[in-house]
Amino acid sequence: MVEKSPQQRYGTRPTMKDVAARAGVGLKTVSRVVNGEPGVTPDTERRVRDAITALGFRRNDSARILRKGRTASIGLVLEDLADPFYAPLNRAVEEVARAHGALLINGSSAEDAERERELALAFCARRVDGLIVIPAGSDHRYLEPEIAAGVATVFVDRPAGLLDADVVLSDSFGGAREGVAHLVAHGHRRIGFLGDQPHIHTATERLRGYRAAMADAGLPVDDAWVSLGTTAPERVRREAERMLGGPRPVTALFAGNNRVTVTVVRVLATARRPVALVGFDDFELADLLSPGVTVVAQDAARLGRTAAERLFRRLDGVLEPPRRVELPTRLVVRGSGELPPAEG
Amino acid sequence: MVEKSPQQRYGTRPTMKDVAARAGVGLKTVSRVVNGEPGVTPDTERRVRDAITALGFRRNDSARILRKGRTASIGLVLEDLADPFYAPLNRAVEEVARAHGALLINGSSAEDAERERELALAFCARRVDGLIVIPAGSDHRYLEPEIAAGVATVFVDRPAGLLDADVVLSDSFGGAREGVAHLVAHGHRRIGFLGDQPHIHTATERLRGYRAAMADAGLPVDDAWVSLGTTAPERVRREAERMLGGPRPVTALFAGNNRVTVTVVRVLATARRPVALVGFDDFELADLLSPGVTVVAQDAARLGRTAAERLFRRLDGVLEPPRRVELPTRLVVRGSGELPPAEG
DNA sequence: TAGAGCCTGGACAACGTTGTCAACTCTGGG
DNA sequence: CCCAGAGTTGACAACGTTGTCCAGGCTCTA
Repeated sequence: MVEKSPQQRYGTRPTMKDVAARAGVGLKTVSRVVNGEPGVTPDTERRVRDAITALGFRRNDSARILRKGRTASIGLVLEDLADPFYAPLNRAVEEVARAHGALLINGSSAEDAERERELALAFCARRVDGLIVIPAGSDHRYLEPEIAAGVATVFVDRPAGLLDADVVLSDSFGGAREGVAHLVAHGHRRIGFLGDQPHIHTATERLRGYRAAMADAGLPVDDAWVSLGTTAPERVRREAERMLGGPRPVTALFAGNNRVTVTVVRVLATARRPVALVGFDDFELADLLSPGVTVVAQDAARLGRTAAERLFRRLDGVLEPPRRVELPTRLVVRGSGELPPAEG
Repeated sequence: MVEKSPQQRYGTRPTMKDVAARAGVGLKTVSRVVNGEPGVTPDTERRVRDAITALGFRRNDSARILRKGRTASIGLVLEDLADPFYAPLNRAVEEVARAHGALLINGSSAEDAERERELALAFCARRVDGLIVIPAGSDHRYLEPEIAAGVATVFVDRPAGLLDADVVLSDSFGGAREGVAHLVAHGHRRIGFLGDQPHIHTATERLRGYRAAMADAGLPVDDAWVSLGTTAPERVRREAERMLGGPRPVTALFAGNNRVTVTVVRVLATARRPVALVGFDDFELADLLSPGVTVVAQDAARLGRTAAERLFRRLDGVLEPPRRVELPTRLVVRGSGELPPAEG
């Protein structure tokens, strides 16, 4: 079906001009057919369509975008495309975008502020209509010119730094507080907290929730029971083993996110005595482990959907001050949080 | 830092022309500064940079792409952004693209041929330099004009339909054969096969591997032991329960992919007697279940990396006939496949 | 001091599309 | 038979960038 005339070099695409020439019509008529605009006789349309098929023409969206100004695409900067927590968020954003006829461009910041910036600005150079960002950095003023220029921007999972913008997050503080309270309710007094790096908003919020729950119960918190840092398995393992050893070992652990929880589960699988565990974030198969892992679940897909919907409402021209939306978490009780503290 | 002159309406971006006017230089000089081209005195450069900052200018990549022809971006069509099997593949492709200075655009086909087509063609309209596709449909001739026009195209995980193109896959046949042989070696004679839909290449390949292993051992295969269809939990559960019941129940199951395996694990968790299981695809925490789930592991990240590298080699101008790369699988023994057949 | 050669800067066209607007054809009524 | 009006069609400019090419000013040498 696709002809290759000698003069049409490999790698050179036919344009509307070529189609017009072949169909014996004007350039604008081709444009009309391609865009389904009215005012073309069926006969002409057929001739144009034949030429399009014969030449293998496809409209060049770059030119179209340049002319029209809108790209019908949005950008999503997240931490890691492969993280099972962000994957559903990503997919949810994609679905909302699709429903609005927009394409999604995304990228992983790898928890690196500079890389987040590069990605976000690259998306802006592509003239995305809107931007959804899961912040890695703590200063987002670099986006000010973009926002001023009309790029709708919504932050998810963590608030923007030094910038007043829409944000959608989970109730990290409340969720952690509830999770830790659950451990307290089952008799635990020495509870460890293993969280993500301290510059990450959710990490400190969850730590705050932990401290609040301990304070609520009138329990002291030993510095040795708290550890923030990377979620690298080696570090988490080392810290967990430290908290579980020594003269005053913890009898329960609260894990600050899904990555940490998984590593802690592995550590506990080889522990001498049962240790209670509650983790932030739900994960697949948590119910099939023995005991099932009690978690503070947040709905990642809903986070993504909410953020994307907010973005498109902005794109539809809704003008209102930036809003902070906080979604509730849900304690899912499965057994690991109900273990009583071993005598120590 | 960003000035808003009255005539600069909200939503209107400054262009190089504006920057040039403000800096009191020519248009091309701005272009030179923005692109780091030589031939600009330090003083002029500084004036231009000041103007850029003051106006909040950002180059419009659509115009740039239109002019240059290359977009420095590639498209990835996969089945589901949120599928834990494809997520690492996605990430691996992203990393390779990043290393080559390219942006990644991706989308979920949701296992729908029409949607796959829409996405792939939308990417082509955006003039991606290359395309990586995990096929959902079985006829990819619609890509012929694009390939002829120079869009490098590599298929992953499943071969293209009716099109001669590069493809990178796992050894589904060999992997399944090895997995089923493992069950046979542990004394199983009645082994069930639960796989994905029959129009999916990997599903039938794995079934073929199952039949080969059974034939190798001289074992008959009862039609009732084989079930292909959607990976929806309800269907898998129903079929698994059917195979486990009746007068001649299976004593072991081979699960055709990660989604199926997970559902089967849930079914077996409530089974009256132990049933052996081997699954295709590794998954997180498989080792922590009891018993640990023996799997035929494939390296999704390596699939993605290999495909992306092949793509960029094509983009670098390597001309050679399309190649089929088959990556080996690895049997990971964890216990669930070693259960002996219960007396029945 | 004049000429050659280099360095810097800018005018202009082109990329492929769409919006504007004017011109053309055809129909039907007066 | 002519004209109004509706329905088609196409010429042209513009979107913002980059490649080409030329002009002007400078330095260096003879």
